Amino acid sequence: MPKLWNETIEAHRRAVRDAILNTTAELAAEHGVRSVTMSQIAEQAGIGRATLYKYFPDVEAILLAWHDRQITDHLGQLAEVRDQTDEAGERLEAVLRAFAHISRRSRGHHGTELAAFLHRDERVARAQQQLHGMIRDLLAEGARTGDFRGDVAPDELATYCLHALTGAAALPSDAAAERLVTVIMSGLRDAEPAPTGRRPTSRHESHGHHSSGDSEH
Amino acid sequence: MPKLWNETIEAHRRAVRDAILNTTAELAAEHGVRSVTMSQIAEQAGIGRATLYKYFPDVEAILLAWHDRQITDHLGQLAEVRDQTDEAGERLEAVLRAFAHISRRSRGHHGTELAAFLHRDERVARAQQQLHGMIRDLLAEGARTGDFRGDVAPDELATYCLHALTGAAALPSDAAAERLVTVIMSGLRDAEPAPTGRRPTSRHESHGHHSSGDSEH
DNA sequence: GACATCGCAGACAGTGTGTCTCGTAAAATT
DNA sequence: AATTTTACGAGACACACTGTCTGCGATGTC
Repeated sequence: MPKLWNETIEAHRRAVRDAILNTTAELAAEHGVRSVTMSQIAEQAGIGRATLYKYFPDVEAILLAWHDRQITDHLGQLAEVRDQTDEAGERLEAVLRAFAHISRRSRGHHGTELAAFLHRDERVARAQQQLHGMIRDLLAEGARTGDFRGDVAPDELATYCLHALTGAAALPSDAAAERLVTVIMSGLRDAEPAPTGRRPTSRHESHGHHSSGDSEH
Repeated sequence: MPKLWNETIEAHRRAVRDAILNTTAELAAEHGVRSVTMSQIAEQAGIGRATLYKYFPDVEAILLAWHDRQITDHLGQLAEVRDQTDEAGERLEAVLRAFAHISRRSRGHHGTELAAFLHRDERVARAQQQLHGMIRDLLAEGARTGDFRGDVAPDELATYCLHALTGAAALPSDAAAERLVTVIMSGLRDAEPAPTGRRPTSRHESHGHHSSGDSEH
């Protein structure tokens, strides 16, 4: 409920905007994304329908804006966690752990699921790529120092991490999320027991880094 | 376009039903799940709008039916792959690899994403649990023989596998998908280099199996 | 050939959409 | 304190989609 006439005008608009986003997310989580209507949102948020159209052109835009807000918040939290240590391995593990718990907390609010639903939008794709980039850079640094495997490109490993971490939403406890991070980290380390070896003998067809554009289809 | 009056009547109904599912999936992938309407589907499928209502009550039901068909097909393929070997480790790897390629092929059709969007429906949840069960059983057997880690419950490891594998849809090539399976398998094996050890000394707080319901929040 | 089904087209009320106007109340400006 | 700017809510409007029903023709089954 946006209190009528907040102190300053800009603060008021921001409060209304946030209220719209929150109520929309609630309605989407409750009755399904497809059934959310502008009329519902306006009524539930306690504002006029015409007023709602002065904030957002349609439901899709509101869902996008909600997602943007989520991603921005999460990125900030993760960056903060990352900058609390220096070593690449520790940094990555801390970030993965934080993301696992974020995934867990935002379950039920259709956190990642809504993102998947909106995935055809390029803005959402770019938002996810920011996360991807953060993880990838940590992985690349860890690969140079030998902490992580070098037979798979950091790009692909980052994809692996992010998708595997979304599974945290389905886990029953925080302790299970911790175990998930452990398992994921196991996949990231060198398969060969060569703690100091820079380039372990790859066991398969792969050699060096693969970034993209090999045998397709 | 379902040819008017197929040979037998039941075959015709099935053909029409499939055509409806296909065109709905196309429309959803093209213009977004929210914008798909019964009118569009009927027109695109080349059938009357009233006729469409004799097959499905609303768009949601069509999307659910489409998802059911996908899951059924995939489960069949995976079971077939699984039954071509005997040893647990090989079985799991074969299944994971097959699922990775399925994920890759069904990208762009909003394969997994649509499933996530529909996730609040219990039928979808149960469908995913069938997959989950198949993986979990293979993991449990592999854990008994010492092929896989025993410090994390097969249930949680199965969650890890399934979510990590959905990342295959974002990978650029089949070869990358193969590498992804390799990485995932690394996470599944024992962390300690104890190839014959049945119960390796777990390095953390965990001991034995965790299935669910430990320290929450 | 008689009957049951299926399909399409059209009509119908109900509801959400997107846009507009108008009157009002609060904020910012002077 | 008076004035202007800004935002709000209510109502009206044409348009589109929905869900249901009717009538008529075509096809498969008995």
